[in-house]
Amino acid sequence: MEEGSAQDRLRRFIEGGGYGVGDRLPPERQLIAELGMTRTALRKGLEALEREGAIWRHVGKGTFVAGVASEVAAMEDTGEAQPPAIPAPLMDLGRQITPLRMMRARLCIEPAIAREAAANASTEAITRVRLAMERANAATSWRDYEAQDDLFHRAIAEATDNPMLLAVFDQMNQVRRVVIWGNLERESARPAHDHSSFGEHTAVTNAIAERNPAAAYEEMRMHLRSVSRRLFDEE
Amino acid sequence: MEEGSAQDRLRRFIEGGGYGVGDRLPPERQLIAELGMTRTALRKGLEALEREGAIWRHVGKGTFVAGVASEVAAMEDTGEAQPPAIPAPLMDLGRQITPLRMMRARLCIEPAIAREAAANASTEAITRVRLAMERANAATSWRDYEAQDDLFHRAIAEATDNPMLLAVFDQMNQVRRVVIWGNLERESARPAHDHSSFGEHTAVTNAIAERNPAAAYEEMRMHLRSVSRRLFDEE
DNA sequence: AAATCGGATTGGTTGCGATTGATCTTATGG
DNA sequence: CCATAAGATCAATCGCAACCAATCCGATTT
Repeated sequence: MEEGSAQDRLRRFIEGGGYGVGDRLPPERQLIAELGMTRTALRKGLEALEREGAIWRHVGKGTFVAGVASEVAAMEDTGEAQPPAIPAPLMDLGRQITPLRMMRARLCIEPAIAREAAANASTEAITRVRLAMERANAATSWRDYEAQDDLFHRAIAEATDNPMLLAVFDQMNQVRRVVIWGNLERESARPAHDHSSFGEHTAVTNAIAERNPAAAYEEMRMHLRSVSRRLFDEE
Repeated sequence: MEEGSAQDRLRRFIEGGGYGVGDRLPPERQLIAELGMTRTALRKGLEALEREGAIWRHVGKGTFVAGVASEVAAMEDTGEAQPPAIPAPLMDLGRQITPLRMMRARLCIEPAIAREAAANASTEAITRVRLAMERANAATSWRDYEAQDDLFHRAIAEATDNPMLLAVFDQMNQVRRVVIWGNLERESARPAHDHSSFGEHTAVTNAIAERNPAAAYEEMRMHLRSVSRRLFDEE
């Protein structure tokens, strides 16, 4: 029979088998038959190949031949196995930015926007903010809440009466949608958003309505920190 | 046969299928036949597209490609939320924004960025900030100073180690170049920028180098207020 | 003409079984 | 005693199908 280490035989099998980047290899239980080796030996070889970045494996999906290193990282993040191929300009940003960085950016910008809103909001703008808040609080599904929450924050950006700040907010928001939220969230298991957001939204809205910039800043910061806590630590 | 992830194939189908904003896509059960993919895979792609705001779906209605026009209609019909508008062309923004609003926006954002920079700057980043500061201080002509000052502020945005914040800064900076500066303007041969900026730049840089976020915030705010005062005479 | 009802359509959700990599247990041999 | 082989088991994923809920459309009724 053929000779060489398990790793070598595997490598020959892959390179000589016409497998290209992204292709899926036969499952382990089939490979041990084709290569005539034991499963432990096979897996030892696979582990070696995985360490050097030649392949990529995942439970329930299979074993895939990997491409460049960066590609591999991207795959691991998204759980998807494909090249980027996103046309839009901001999309690239979305792939570069980690959820944590996104959150830091929001914590950096949005409280300042809330303060500016409190300083400059017209009474109509305040009404719109309050309306958006009520819609967010009235949301039934998680998806709906997410969307309404977006609109609430945007209403605040509008209330600054400053198109530049609104544009900044929109840019950030658009990138946020593309950010790969990795493992966090999306389990859709209704965190029952315990209405801690409810109170926070009201606090922010009231601070703006009372034209209290410092309070608006602080309440928005609290709200975002609470969101951040829900996303990251806490389990 | 076609390749790529479900999301990519879907995107190609929409963009290459002559679907315009607001158009309705075929129902899922038909799409899986046309695209030859599983419903699970299809829905996975649809979810991704929805999250980045490319489409919009609703039970009993169907799946629609998103856009500004359909947004309003959808909003009126269902009262539900939809992806907010795509960032407006920067040129138009430049015409809408008054110099005063631009300045307020800078005062709103840049101190926060400076604070974030102080908290996150690597030693290399600090070096680059210091270098940019020295170049700005060494500028001889007003034009040169303006350009170097831009780079100084951008170096700070870079020092945040957050691509999102850098993108926000760039966007704002881009608009700033287009803003009509009306009367208050540059030709005024800026009398040797009295070196008040010199001290301010140094103060900001030092605060960042000392990793003192609060000081960085305050110094940057002072600097911008000083710039503002010079522009508008009086605040 | 307006209101109401029922079926058809459509996105959303759930449960089951199969596949597959990961891990544990047991047996074998040196 | 240790390493390996062999098998069982676990956990993640996927495909499939049925079912649910919102919507739409047309017929029927009033």
